Amino acid sequence: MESTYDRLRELIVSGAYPPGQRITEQDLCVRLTVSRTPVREALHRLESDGLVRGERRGVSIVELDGKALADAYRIRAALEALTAELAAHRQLAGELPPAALTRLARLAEAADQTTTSGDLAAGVRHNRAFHRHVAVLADNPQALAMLDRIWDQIIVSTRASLAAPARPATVDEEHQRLITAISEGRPAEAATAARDHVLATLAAQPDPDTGGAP
Amino acid sequence: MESTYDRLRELIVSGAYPPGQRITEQDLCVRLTVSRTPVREALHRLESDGLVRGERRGVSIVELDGKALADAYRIRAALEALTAELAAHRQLAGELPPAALTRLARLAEAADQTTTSGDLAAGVRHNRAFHRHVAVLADNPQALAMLDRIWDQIIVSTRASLAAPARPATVDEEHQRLITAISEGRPAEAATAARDHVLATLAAQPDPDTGGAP
DNA sequence: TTGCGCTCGACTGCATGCAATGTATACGTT
DNA sequence: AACGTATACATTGCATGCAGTCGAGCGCAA
Repeated sequence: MESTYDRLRELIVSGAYPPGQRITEQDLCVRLTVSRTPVREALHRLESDGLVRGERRGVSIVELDGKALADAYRIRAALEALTAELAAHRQLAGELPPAALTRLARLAEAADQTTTSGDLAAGVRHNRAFHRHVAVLADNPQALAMLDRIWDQIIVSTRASLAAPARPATVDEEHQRLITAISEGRPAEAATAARDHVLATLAAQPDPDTGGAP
Repeated sequence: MESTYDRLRELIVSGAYPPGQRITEQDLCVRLTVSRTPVREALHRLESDGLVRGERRGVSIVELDGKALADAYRIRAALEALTAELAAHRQLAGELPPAALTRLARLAEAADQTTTSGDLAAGVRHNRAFHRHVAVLADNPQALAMLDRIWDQIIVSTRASLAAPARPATVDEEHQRLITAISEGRPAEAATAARDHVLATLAAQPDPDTGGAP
């Protein structure tokens, strides 16, 4: 059985409620056909997750502005650099089964193919699956959980401006560089590759506004 | 008014419930003199925070084992490297008021003095305040929030083995190196100093067991 | 005595009802 | 006509009651 929290989270992440949307508990009760108690609980947990924000009246889907989005990407870069480094280190220690690496390559290929073919939603999904698998290889469950949260936040806030990446070839190139660094057990290079890749993605955001004052 | 979630969190972080302790909602109801509804909600949020863990029956305070503790420290190292780098970068851009830096130095001194004088609890508190201020200077609220969560987890799981640091002088030396790197606007050095400092703290843990199998 | 099954109890999850609070609107006053 | 105030409504937070579920302890049989 799926919890109300999971269902609501899925709704938000999948874009059923656009960022900035104001929601009341009552609305969700009829939408999910449950009582207010589990809805209340779910909303508060999602607030801890940074997906919704408590307003004076009700809650609203968080929309990260330019600065907050840049902050999130920098965190993601730091964490993915860590997971990539750990994954490469495990490879160096001979702790990674070969199947895990071939799977990584397959995920990268799937991400590249779908993106190139124009299926943006599937491209994002496969891209995330690729990055997520790196974190799985790192064998650090807490880092994986944190990255999942950050990814959800970013997905919600960038869905509206989801456009065809102007540089699919570059993205795949960066993925390959990361795969190679991990496969050949070079932690430092893996970390750098992951960090640079994420920061490049940030730089490619349509409305950076990475500056300061509003 | 303080929410039940905040009160319960404070109880756990302050060590009122030792790690591994089994708790039922009913117990907390009488302890906090509230109904089960807010208690339930608080427990689930704390589970998201990684402070409690849902058991088959009730919940228990999480106790990170050697591997999980090492994982947490590595995440902390990565995030603190990021915040230190950002803080140094802001200093380079002239965005840091001088008062912020003097405050940083004062916090480091307080941490050093209390630790050296043998007041372990106060030492931990001041030490955390010092590190937290670096994250504040970084001006990345999400990173600050993540670090707060990690710190709470680490505090709960290391309270039992809280012993006098065998190397107070080294700790202060590392703090000074970090302060200098930030004050003089050297992001790369600040990042390295922060990372090394945290990883050194990990290495100083009494029961590392950073290896693999149990 | 030991192993298995059953029944009782405890605990969690959800729905509903009530009280408190803040907001928006409408009315009266200046 | 504009502003201040009061009232009514919407909405949140909490307490309580009920049903379902899982575990523990006890009894019975081999």
